[in-house]
Amino acid sequence: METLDRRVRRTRNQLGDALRELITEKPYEAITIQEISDRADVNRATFYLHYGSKDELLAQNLREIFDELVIQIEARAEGKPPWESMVHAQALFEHLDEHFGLYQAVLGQHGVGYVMHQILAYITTHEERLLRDYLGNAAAPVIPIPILARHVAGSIFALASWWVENNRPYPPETMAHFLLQLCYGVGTLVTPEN
Amino acid sequence: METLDRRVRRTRNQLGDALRELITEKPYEAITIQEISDRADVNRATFYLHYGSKDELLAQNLREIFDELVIQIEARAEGKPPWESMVHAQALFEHLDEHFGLYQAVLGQHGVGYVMHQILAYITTHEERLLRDYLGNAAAPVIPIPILARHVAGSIFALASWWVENNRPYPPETMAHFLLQLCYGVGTLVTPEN
DNA sequence: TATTTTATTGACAATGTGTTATTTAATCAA
DNA sequence: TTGATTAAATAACACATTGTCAATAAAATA
Repeated sequence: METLDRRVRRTRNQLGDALRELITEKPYEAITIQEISDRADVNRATFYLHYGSKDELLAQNLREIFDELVIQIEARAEGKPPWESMVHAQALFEHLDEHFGLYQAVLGQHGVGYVMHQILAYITTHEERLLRDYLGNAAAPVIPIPILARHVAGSIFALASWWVENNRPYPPETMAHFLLQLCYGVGTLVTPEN
Repeated sequence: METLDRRVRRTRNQLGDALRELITEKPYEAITIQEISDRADVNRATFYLHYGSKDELLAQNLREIFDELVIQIEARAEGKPPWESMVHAQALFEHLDEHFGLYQAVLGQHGVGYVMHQILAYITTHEERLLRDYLGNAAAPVIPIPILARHVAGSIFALASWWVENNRPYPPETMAHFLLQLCYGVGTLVTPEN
């Protein structure tokens, strides 16, 4: 699977680099395949040899850096319940920090709708799995798990985009602290005292 | 300001109707000005007599229905603190219900990035104002107000889009109940016991 | 009814898309 | 290192969409 022609790797890397560069300079919507190809120093027809569209190129790039994050998280979290593990959240904000320009582009003012949607959906699925794992077969919560998961995902998404958009006003550790405080900190959220 | 030529009102209404129709049939990105004009039974050049772009037409339509919501909320809420007022949240979900197709289009799988961003930003501002009003000059909260506001806004946004995307699985009252439970229900959120 | 405003029509250049056939160049395996 | 294979460059193509414009027809208002 990794036995690709050196030229292919080169071209794809150049195209990815070009997109990641351009996306920090102008809204994603305004970027043309011609521009990406020019910046990558590759013929436009060559682009179509590798990707069917701009979206496909972006999707692959996002998938790659997303995989990095998942590995980071899995490496750090050791089966702790989510409300005890600071590391999930911290890894997230360090990840955002590392790919700052890219996330600013896809989550910010000229954000990419389907990417926002996908990210929110992904976090929701992730949180739902965590919640099911750790709530397990305890008494059914007052609030349905899918809604609980979506609530947490919404908060994560919102704080993440806020942080990126406002030029990282707090360090990742602090943001992680806020996030856990808000979503799990009070402890009663999962089984409300009402 | 409301003294517009009858033809102008007619044309703009037709264009708005056409867009709202089309947006339920295909992704917003895929809709052309030609299509909107055809559906509105108006010449394409006429479109440009009223709007500079597709986005401008959408923006105006959203602003109009958004104003409806604000009026609804203000009419119902009587200075109650946000965590006591069920009506804010309920008005929101009834509003989503009323303009279901439109919100499905702008918040869903093929959502419109800048609209999502704007909505989240708007809710954040709204929540921040509410929080400042009602927390007032009490002791400074552990979590900065902008972050608190963004957290609540994120939850509202996430539950709203989830509800629309999943074809309104609960009635508006129930969703409002969940939302208030999650964001204000436990009461300790504003001044965590930690 | 006369005047003003709006809408229609058909055309235009400009830009971007997606594809193709041909030529040139790089890579890989023997 | 050579020869076969694969990829990239090039130039051209039809097509769609955009934004604009001038001339004409139609409608509304005073």
